[in-house]
Amino acid sequence: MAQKVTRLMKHISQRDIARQLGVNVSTVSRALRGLDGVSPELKKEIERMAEERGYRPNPFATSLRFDTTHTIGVVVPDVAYNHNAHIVKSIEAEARKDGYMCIITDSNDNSENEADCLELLLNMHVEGIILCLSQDTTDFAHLERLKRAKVPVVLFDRAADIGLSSVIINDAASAQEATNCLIDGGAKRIAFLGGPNQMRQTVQRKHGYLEALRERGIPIRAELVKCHHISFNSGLSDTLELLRLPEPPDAILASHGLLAISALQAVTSCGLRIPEDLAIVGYMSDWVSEMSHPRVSFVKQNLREIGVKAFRLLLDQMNGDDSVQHVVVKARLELRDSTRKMG
Amino acid sequence: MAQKVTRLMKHISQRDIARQLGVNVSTVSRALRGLDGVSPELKKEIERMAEERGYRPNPFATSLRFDTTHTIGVVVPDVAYNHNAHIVKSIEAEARKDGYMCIITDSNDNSENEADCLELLLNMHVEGIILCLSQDTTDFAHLERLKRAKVPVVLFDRAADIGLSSVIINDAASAQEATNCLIDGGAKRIAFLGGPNQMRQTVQRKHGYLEALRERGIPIRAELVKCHHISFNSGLSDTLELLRLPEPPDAILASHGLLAISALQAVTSCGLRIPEDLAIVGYMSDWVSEMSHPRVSFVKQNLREIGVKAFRLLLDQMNGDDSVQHVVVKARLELRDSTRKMG
DNA sequence: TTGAAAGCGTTACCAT
DNA sequence: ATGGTAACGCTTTCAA
Repeated sequence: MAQKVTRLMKHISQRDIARQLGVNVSTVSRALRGLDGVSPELKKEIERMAEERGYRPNPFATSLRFDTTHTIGVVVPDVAYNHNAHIVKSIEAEARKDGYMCIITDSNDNSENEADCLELLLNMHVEGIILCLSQDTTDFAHLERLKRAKVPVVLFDRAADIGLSSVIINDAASAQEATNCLIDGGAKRIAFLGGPNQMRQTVQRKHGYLEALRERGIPIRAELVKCHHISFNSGLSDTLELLRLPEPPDAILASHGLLAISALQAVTSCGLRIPEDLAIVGYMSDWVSEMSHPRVSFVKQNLREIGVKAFRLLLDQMNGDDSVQHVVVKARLELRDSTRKMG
Repeated sequence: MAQKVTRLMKHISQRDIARQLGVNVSTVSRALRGLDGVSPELKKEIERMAEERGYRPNPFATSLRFDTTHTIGVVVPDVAYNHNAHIVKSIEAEARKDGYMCIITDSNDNSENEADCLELLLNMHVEGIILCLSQDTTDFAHLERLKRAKVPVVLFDRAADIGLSSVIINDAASAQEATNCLIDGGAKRIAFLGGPNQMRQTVQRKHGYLEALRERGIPIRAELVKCHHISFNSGLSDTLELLRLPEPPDAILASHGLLAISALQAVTSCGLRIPEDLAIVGYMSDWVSEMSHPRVSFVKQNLREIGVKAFRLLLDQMNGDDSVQHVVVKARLELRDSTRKMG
């Protein structure tokens, strides 16, 4: 069998050019980088030949030489989830401006995979890592290791108190604002859908929710708080359970897009009118809210800015800044059709 | 100013281990790869030290040695678009199984950026490239260059007749099936929303649409065919124009998810009932259809399979197979609530 | 202006 | 069983 007969066109090197022109590699190297010490004519000739033979500097040789890779790693729970896709896109664009390539990896929102992704990225000798924790991460050993190895790391969206820089939104305040809005709309029994309780993000958002209830003198009902796995099915069953309560909620705050969408569907399937019978506010992206019916009032996050800030923070660290910084990108409530007006 | 004072922990090399143990590098190399020619005790010691000091083989050294990078490049019009995000995710998962990393780049659906992306990837010495053409690509010079340089390439979704392997869906047949469904529902004036006419994908889908009309003896009306830029706004204005016609359409086939969503919105905003006054079928992903209201009947594409097949095809080429192959992943109509029933 | 050589981390080959 | 060394592509330093 013909195996690897048709070898791909071999990459051409400076040495090849040098040989063919009967000069030294170092001369070629200088010429190609526009350093002086090369006669104009020779320079022209070298450049012409490089162009002609399609010479491209081998980035691996330079990486080896300088122990630098111009590469960063990104770990997200699910690249196909709209929210993450936008952040990844913005990280990439920002990184490109500074000559960095991104290796995107997907943890499938699972802690073990997350550790694998990090392993992979370290093996690639990436210069830094931007990561969004998976929802079931409770053991941070893999991140502690990064910290010890002084690998620059920036967390986004889902942070944790482990001394790593982060970019998050104002979780508590935005949840409080959202809850207040529901109260203003006349809601008396507001349910909260969240992720696992180990997630700081969930805790923060729930905190904002509880604060609003407390301030406005609305009794807190444990049975209205559902913090489980973040998934469509989980949101669906949690919401159905809520609706089956003797005293069902008249509003829902969903702290994740998936939960908001599944709640919307569950409520609709029960024949309840939104927002008349039940109001909803969710954390989701503009686009998804726009698509939903009725359009869900949502906490609007500046995804582009989250990505940009995360990369900037990482870049600082890669340049030797070892301070731990926490950036908060303010998110604000956007009213659509799933909430009742004041009064 | 303290600049790069805190250097990142230097990567440790085989040589470091060798020095510290007073042995030769080649011995360390053998030990670490489990080759024989190393005494069990020494091997243990070397492994222990490697573990302890966090040794990781430098992939750039091996790349340099073997002129291989274990890296492929992917170019998509928009990573944040649900459809693409899923394909990218599946390419990545498949590539990972074979030890390949992916460099994802985003052309912003623009031909010039597309060329830049390719340039970038070639500079990285990727071993192969999977690409979805941007909608305005009419000049294929950048792809011809790849072909000449014998860089393995696989196109997906949007292909072109330029002798490159591809993975696409059965565009014409699926459009014909969709159109037939609309006709079965009683539609007499079916509009077609497509991308630019240079796109083979648009041409194919339009062909299927026209074939259905012809076969069923429905007159073809030029004013009902709108093939412009693919974007939300363009879909919106095209649809509004259609609705303002003296004889507006009673059905729309949208050949792209964005166009389908914008059409849905335009139609709804005009107070028309779907599907009673106007039926819609669109090319979109399950998830988006599920979210839409009413849920849009759609052409269901197996995104995972598209990604997997694309990578498999690329792998073949990277292994020396230089045959040009065209894979068709069958898509089928899924009925939801935006179409009328038979009769 | 140009050339020669060392070095980055790894592996393969030959020698001991 | 172990050591020595050349080679991969590139840059840098020193010498001519």
